[in-house]
Amino acid sequence: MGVIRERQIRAILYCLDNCNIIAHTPRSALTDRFTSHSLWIGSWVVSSFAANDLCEVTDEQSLSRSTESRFTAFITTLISTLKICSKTKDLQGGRKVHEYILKNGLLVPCLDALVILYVKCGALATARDLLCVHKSKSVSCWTALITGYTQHGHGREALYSFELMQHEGVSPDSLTFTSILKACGTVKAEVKGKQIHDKIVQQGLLDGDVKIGTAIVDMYAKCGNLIKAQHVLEELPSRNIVTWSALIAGYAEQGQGEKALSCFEMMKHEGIVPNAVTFVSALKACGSINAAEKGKQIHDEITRQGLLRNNHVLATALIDMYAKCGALKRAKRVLDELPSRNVINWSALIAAYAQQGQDEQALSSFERLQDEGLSPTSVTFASTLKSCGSLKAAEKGEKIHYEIERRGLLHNDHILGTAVIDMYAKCGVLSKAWTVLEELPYQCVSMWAALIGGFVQHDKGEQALHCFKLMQQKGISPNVATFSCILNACSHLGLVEDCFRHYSSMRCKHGIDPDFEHTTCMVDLFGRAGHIDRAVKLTMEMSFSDYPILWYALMSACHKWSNMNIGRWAFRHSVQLDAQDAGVCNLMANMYKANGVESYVDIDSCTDQ
DNA sequence: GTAGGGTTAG
Repeated sequence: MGVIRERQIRAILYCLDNCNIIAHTPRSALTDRFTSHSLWIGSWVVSSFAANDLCEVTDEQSLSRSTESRFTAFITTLISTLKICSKTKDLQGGRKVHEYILKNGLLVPCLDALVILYVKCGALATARDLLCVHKSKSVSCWTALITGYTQHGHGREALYSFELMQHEGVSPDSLTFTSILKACGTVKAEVKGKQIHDKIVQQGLLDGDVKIGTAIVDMYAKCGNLIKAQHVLEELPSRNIVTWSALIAGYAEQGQGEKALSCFEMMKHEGIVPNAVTFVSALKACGSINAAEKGKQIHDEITRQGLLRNNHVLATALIDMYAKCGALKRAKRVLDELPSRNVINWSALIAAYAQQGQDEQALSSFERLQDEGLSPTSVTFASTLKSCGSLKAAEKGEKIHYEIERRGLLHNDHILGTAVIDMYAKCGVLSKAWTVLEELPYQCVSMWAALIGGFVQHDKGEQALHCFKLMQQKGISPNVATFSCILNACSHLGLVEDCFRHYSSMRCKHGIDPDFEHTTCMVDLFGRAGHIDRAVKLTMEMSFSDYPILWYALMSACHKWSNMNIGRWAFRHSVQLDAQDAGVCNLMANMYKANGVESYVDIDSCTDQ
């Protein structure tokens, strides 16, 4: 600690007695009077010393034994002050204490507490600079930094800090590994995760540490490698409900509902009783595979355990499960019966109404949540706008748009921006849709897709094509959705060659494989234009032969152009897919009739040919 | 300083 001036020591001791009173008072007693008590302590310490620095100090003395021990106690108090600042996320107060620490050369003993303070307050760059400049060897501080980066959604920074830490000669321990695995999961860095997994195994850290094993399972699950995740889980020396939940959540997230539910059963078979977290993932699995009955069973289990009383996450998962299974009345009932509702519960229901075309219900729910004193979020707005678009309720949509603007929500939210543009576009207020797009500080391909789609929907194909050009001039590459719109636009305008040019450019220029919808659009246009041979060629090339609509498009063309041979051929393919399809049979019958063919070939004889 | 969970646009 070195030699400290006696006057300063005396001041420190004076502070110490006072600070201790505050620092050791139970938090509950502090909250009312000192909402910002850490700041108060910080500024008090600083001002006391500022006053003291004005005093002229003439003599310097070595510290006596008792003074030294009291000094140590003071450092402890400073650290306590920093801890209070950390807990209350009082960055301003913490900075003042930091200033004081620097001014008095007390950094070394306080370094760890300072780093933690900056991590907790989200000032991660400052924390990292402190660690680097002072070449900290504290593995716990480095781990705290890595955790901080991960929690704030900066997985890459977490990985970088992990490298920096090792560069400083600090070896990671179990806690660091657990933390960095989480970072790998968030950025899907499976290769890095695998390296860490190997190191953990080499160091024998898996034995007796369920948390680190769970973190490995979760890492693979979040990276989408469920086979590996399940394999690791099966080989772990010990596992618990959290390990299983990580795996089930992974399967549910990937839309592998069956697998998720079979793991859910395997877990129960091991004698582990599911908890709220497991139920959330199991419900998500049910929603993804339309398993309403299984979902209902889980719902009953949840009710038996009384878990819905105080768990909004679980309630949302339940509402969403019923919604995804199309059981909107049940979803609504779950929401209505909750002891308390939050905005996410409501948003899940509104999203379901909007997606399933129950737009009036979506709008009335939007009103109801506000009547309950809740405030819509970007997610709520996005779904509500979708319903406004479907109802062509431009006035209502505009009101919501203004509210979004008022709250400044459009600046960094692509999804919400797209929803606003799409609402105006669907309502036919295309100039407004375009203005919104132009005024946004960033533009993305889905916003353009919404605008272009609007032009197509309102029979303004020329303008759609113009937008398509403009978008690419701005350096934005079209995607699958954009091409659907553009091909449709060309189709409506009867621009056969343009349409085929765009269709061909998908693969060769943009690396996008045309899907069945694009191909159907092209086949339909070729067919209507009388290019039956090109339509057939495309149908054969694209191996979409199991899509009835494609054959229907081809048959319609044959009907129009009285091409009985190809028509019969298409009909055979079509009935092989669905022998009961009345539309196809009628079309074929009409074709025969129109061409004066007396003997209508029935389905059975067709399939036999 | 350490492990698992919710709603959105095109």
